[in-house]
Amino acid sequence: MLDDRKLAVLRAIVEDYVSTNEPVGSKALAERHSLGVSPATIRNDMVALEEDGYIAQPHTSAGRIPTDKGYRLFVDRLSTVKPLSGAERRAIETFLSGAVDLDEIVARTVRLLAQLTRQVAIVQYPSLTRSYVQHVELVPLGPNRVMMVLITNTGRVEQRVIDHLEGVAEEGVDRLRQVLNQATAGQWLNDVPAAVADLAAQAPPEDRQLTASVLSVLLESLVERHEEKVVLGGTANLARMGFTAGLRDVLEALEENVVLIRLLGEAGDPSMLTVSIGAENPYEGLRGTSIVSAGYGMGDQTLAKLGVVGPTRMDYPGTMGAVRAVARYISSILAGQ
Amino acid sequence: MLDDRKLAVLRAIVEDYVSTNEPVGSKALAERHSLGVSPATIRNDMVALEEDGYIAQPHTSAGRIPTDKGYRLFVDRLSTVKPLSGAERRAIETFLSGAVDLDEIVARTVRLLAQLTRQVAIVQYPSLTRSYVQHVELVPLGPNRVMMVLITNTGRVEQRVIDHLEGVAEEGVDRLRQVLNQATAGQWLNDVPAAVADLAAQAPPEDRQLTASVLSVLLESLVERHEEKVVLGGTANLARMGFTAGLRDVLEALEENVVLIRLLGEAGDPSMLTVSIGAENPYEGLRGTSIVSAGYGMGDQTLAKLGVVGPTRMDYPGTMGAVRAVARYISSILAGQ
DNA sequence: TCCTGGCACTCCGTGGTCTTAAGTGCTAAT
DNA sequence: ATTAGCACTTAAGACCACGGAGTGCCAGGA
Repeated sequence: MLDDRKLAVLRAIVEDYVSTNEPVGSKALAERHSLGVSPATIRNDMVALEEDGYIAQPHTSAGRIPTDKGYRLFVDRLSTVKPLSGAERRAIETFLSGAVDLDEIVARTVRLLAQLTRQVAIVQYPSLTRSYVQHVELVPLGPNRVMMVLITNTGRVEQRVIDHLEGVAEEGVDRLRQVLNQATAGQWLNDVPAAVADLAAQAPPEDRQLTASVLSVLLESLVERHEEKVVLGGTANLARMGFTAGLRDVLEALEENVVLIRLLGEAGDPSMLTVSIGAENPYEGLRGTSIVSAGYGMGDQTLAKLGVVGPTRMDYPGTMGAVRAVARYISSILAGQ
Repeated sequence: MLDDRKLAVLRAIVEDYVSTNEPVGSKALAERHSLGVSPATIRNDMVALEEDGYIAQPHTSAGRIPTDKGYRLFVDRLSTVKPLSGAERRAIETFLSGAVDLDEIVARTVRLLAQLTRQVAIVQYPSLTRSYVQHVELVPLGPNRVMMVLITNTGRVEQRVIDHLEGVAEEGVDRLRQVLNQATAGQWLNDVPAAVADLAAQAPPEDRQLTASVLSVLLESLVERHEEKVVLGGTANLARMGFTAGLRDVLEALEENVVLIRLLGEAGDPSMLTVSIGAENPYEGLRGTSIVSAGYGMGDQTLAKLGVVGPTRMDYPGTMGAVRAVARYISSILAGQ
């Protein structure tokens, strides 16, 4: 049904349409690509492709443009991820070297991705649930306030203030800190609740109130922050890519962290690329956009995802190459430090 | 030169243009506002206003629109800040109550401002330099790594990892922690460098390397983070307000933190409003925008600024009211907790 | 059986002309 | 100092004609 030449035609249509942003006709196609056949033949193939829903024409007597289904086929079978150029590789290194903490790594990554792909970049913070406790610190802030700082092996820090305590004793805090670290250090965050379950009961009476308060805040910070943090960059690029209509909706969707996280999708293997095209993604406002995302992490463990969102009419091979390269590089940095 | 009626005409022009987004002509003006004179008279006043540069016409035979200078006069002399409605006040309270830490306060504030003004909101994190040290914590992360956490009275937390140390001893860290807190607790961040100047020299030989490393990182974190953190929200609103052209430039400018901070301007008294109109602000891409900003802080001390950016053609009284109200409310929250 | 050249048809975009509506500036009268 | 009246300007919309790009289809050729 779809012989090789039809596929070649589809590929050519996608490539031309992506670069010119105009419906592509049979004649132009025959000229620009060496398909070895006449425009008339191409036209015949086109009607076949159109019947199968891979391409469409905006109106009679216009050229064809790929449909979501067409892009899907292109991505799955007709294209290969384009490796980055040397200059681009160097750009990644210079851009990301010298980042001191996790915040800065994430911030730079988002800029880098946006610049590399000239699209909107999204980077998710490494997930809490996939990491383990490095250290829990308690800091007395005053007679009835204590600050809890949770540090994970991925370098992430969560802080909370516990308020309305009565009579916080320096020694009580010291005791609790020790007990807490003994119980949780090295534990996966998932396992922390179980690990601290009976600490409150075991605590000496004078520490009981403090212990209970701190534990409840600790547990809360584990659950609540499951709504994870995401950073966005390169929105200015939206304006470039003929996004005049519906831009409002896109911007709106991009402001919702929940949406962004769902867009990045379920975590797969690190550096495995996911592409979601047009209406495949679940949000109204993003009907005209595609998302290319990849996981990153430490070693073979996926901690979070990153990606870009651009128009369905995007340079998939190039974008996929950039996303994959950045994900890999970040993973190597995280593993290294 | 500018009698009362001419001012009234200017005010009417600004108000009409802001609400309709179309050049306003003499006839419409005479109908919609009860100025008590005929269109012809208004026309005469208009040429006077135009000669003085307060209004302009896009082309012959079009209505007039205010110039930057016209808006400036309007803001300075012809308008009063509009207090919020009861519903809006309630919205502020419900929106901001229940924020647990500084991050959340800032995040919610930015959303609130964007929603209230239907424009782009900017909120700056409370400045480091205006606060004092609450506590410095050191956490050994491994044989040659230590994490430093700096906590300020405004609830802000800065963390840094110090790497490539050799042979970190638990007791050394304990000693340094104690010394450090003794020297810095309660100090203004500005004064910290002086306060720790000779700690390294005084340290026992075995702690010297550690002390020096930690101090250098501490000082660095004070200086470097002077490029302060800013949060942005409501960019989707850009699309609504006829910003089709130049939107690219605006988005680009808004992505640069440095730009945002400079836009917010120098800190004045808390809750003092600053308005920067059109070409008054220093950035090319923001020629068509105005910025309304105010300081906020604890008591009468300004810790940071917040504001909104919208088209020069904006509802100044309403926007100013919202910005002022939010700034005050945040200040009261910060002072209270 | 598959490819190709030719041809009639469709539709969009462009540019021209015309008309209308809104608004101005000027002048003369109040 | 204000107003009414009038001639003038301009943008925006409607309409039309036309050229170009592209299509679908058919008949002839490898």
